[in-house]
Amino acid sequence: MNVEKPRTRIQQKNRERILNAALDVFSAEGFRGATIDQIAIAAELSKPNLLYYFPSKEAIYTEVLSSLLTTWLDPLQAIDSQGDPIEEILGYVRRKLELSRDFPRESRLFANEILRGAPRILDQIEGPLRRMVDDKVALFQNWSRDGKISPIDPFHLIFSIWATTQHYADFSVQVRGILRTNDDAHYVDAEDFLMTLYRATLTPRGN
Amino acid sequence: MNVEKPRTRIQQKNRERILNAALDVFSAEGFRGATIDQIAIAAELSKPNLLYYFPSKEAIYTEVLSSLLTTWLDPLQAIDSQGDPIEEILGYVRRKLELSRDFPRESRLFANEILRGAPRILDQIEGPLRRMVDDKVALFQNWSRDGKISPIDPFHLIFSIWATTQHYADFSVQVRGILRTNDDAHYVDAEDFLMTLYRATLTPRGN
DNA sequence: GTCTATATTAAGATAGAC
DNA sequence: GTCTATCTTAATATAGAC
Repeated sequence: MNVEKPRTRIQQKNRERILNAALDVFSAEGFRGATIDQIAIAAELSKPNLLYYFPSKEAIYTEVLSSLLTTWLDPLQAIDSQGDPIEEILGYVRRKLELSRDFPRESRLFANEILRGAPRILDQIEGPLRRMVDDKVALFQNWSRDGKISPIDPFHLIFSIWATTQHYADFSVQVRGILRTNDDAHYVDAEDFLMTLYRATLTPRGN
Repeated sequence: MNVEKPRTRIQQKNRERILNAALDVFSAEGFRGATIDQIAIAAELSKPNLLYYFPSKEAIYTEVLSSLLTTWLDPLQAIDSQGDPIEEILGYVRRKLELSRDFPRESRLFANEILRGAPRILDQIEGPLRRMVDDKVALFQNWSRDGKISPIDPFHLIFSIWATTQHYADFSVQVRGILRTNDDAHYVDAEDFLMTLYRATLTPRGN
């Protein structure tokens, strides 16, 4: 898999322009809201020229979406069963928050797809994603059993990490509206808060 | 405000049917994805008949959206400055989670609107919502200062509560796919988890 | 108030010249 | 590979009879 067909330099460049433009438009408007016209304008190509590279709007969308999925799952995979439990989980939170800050378009595209019922990626969710979550859940349960982290529900821990980190990208308009900000400075406070939140929860009490 | 125009019983009934059908369709498809046809079918009315009650698709959407906003903000307002700080905040989390379970369509409609940049409710966010958040932030800061809750960032605390609770409605497909469930039984575990999470974080240490 | 029929526009996609 | 022109469909909205 992932075998790239040989392409001329101009083909490569145009495909990249299109996919980048498509990410802009799809993440801002959703699949139905986006138009080929908008994408073509953003990619600085004519509409028929764009359709020379991709057979349909759907094809562009699927390509953007699938190219995004691996990046999206990588951080979870990176949790190391040999590392310090609390630092591993906090590191995961930190990486997810960085993704939220540096790739907000990807986050919103993904959010939009899930919100619509995940018609194109339900297989990925019930396949690879679920397997990886199950794997980490088992790890967290071992850590709990050994008293390395407190005994919390590992599924809901993961859901809460996804929710709290992606919130800053997906609900960006609301966050910025309330904080009266246009830049990314608040991500520093967000990180501090989330580190405190999860450290307080994961650190075993008593003993 | 909220002055209802006098209407016949049949008008009342049909308006309600339309608004309920519209909530179904808009929350599942988004504004652009939804069609008047779908709404008309769901409301069991003909398309022209539906347009006899509302002048346009946009008008239906705005009505649904604005009727939702008050309900959405009420729980925050309900936090009582005279109550026990930790129990007040945990109660807020619980009420938000109940909203997520009992009104997932409303949550998804709201999420969709924010995701699109909140074109129709930015005023509400930067007006009433921001004022109420500022108010509760001040309250949380007082509670922190008096040692009633630990010294965390109150803005990010509120964001995290919104994120973790609404996640179960907005990302429902993903949550259910991973938990292999079709019902709402997991909300019990979610509540347990969130109570533990926020109690651990809010309870002042040391002293 | 409700219907059938239809006008109008927007958007996805294709034909065919260059 | 890129363009202009155009086909086709779907969707919003309206006209006008009943």
